[in-house]
Amino acid sequence: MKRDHLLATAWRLFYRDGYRAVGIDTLLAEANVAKMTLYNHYASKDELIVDVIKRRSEEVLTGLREAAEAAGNSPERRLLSVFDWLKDLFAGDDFMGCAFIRALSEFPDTDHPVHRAAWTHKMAVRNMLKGLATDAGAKNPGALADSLRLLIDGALVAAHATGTTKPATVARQAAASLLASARG
Amino acid sequence: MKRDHLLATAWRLFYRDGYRAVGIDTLLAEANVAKMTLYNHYASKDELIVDVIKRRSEEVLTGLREAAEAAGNSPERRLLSVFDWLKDLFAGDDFMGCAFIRALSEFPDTDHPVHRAAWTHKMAVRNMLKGLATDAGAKNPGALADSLRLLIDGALVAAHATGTTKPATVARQAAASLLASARG
DNA sequence: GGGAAAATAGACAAGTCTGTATATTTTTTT
DNA sequence: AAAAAAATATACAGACTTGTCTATTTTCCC
Repeated sequence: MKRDHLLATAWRLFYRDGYRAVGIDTLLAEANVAKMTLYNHYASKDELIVDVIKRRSEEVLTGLREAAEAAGNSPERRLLSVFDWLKDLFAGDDFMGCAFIRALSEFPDTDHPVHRAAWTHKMAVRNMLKGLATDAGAKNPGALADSLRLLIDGALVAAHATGTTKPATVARQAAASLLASARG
Repeated sequence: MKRDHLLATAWRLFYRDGYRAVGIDTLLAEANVAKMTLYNHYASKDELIVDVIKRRSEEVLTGLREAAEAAGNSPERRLLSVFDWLKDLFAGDDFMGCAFIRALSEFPDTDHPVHRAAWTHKMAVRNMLKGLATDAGAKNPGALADSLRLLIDGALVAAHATGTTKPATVARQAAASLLASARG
């Protein structure tokens, strides 16, 4: 109960200001939670961050699945629905970039648990893309998925810095072009 | 003199451990420079970071220009030389991701001077790409440049997390495919 | 060599950071 | 209603943070 509330507040502050920038005292005050409650659930701040990232990953993957669902039966449209989902994400006025890329950046050591958790999410997205690419008839679904992930991550960075949704449109068109080429 | 040495050390530590993670005391001790020397040149740590980023931007742009130069006269090969340069960057054993993307992430507020400086660099790269895309006969060079930048930034993120050069190869092939489509 | 500029050492302020310890109160479960 | 579990308040440790101040020394240029 308290834990969920703490996680929700942690997500909000970490995403707005940065994982390192937000101290636990600030976080606990904002969440109205005692310090020992935090350290009863997590051994360290890093563990809390990892949990925040895992939960956000679930949200994102669910959102992507729903977007594909809503796109209907056309495999091509299902694949491109990822970029429509991105556009909606970018349009949110609280959008501050990709929480996972920011985690990779704030914890640049690739052995760090936070870095690994963030990359685990990116791998999960790639696997989903590979499935969609397979359904869409790509000759080499893995290769297409890899390419599409580059477009997505690039768009996330550009949308953060510019505050516009345009990178989603750019990425969508590039993705459509790559898909056409990948089907021969 | 001292300033250049300070900047070199700052770059090394910031890039290895993160802009926020490295305190100025650590930095000054490593560079063997007195604190007042730092604050005589810069009003704040943020200003130092901005200068580090500007200098790194010069290095990168010069490197990209040289790579295009070395690629010869074929406009297509000149455009794709960007991805060969990327592959060499990824192959370096001190590669820790993109210093600019990491700056955008560590300073997520888009109004922050460090964030702006990092994005200024990304815009400069885009302009260079647009020139190369024009030479390569793209119908809409600006649009192709936008797409290529997504591939590049995505590759930078993936190469950081995986520690491999593969994202450069993936991006290069996708770029070649997009270029072919963009020439009709 | 003399004068200006740059760099130095070292203490200091005032705040922040994560994590621990203790003792008490609230909530839940049986 | 009693026992168990969860959450609380508060203080504390010890280290780290950026930036300022003063006085001294070194370096550079003419």
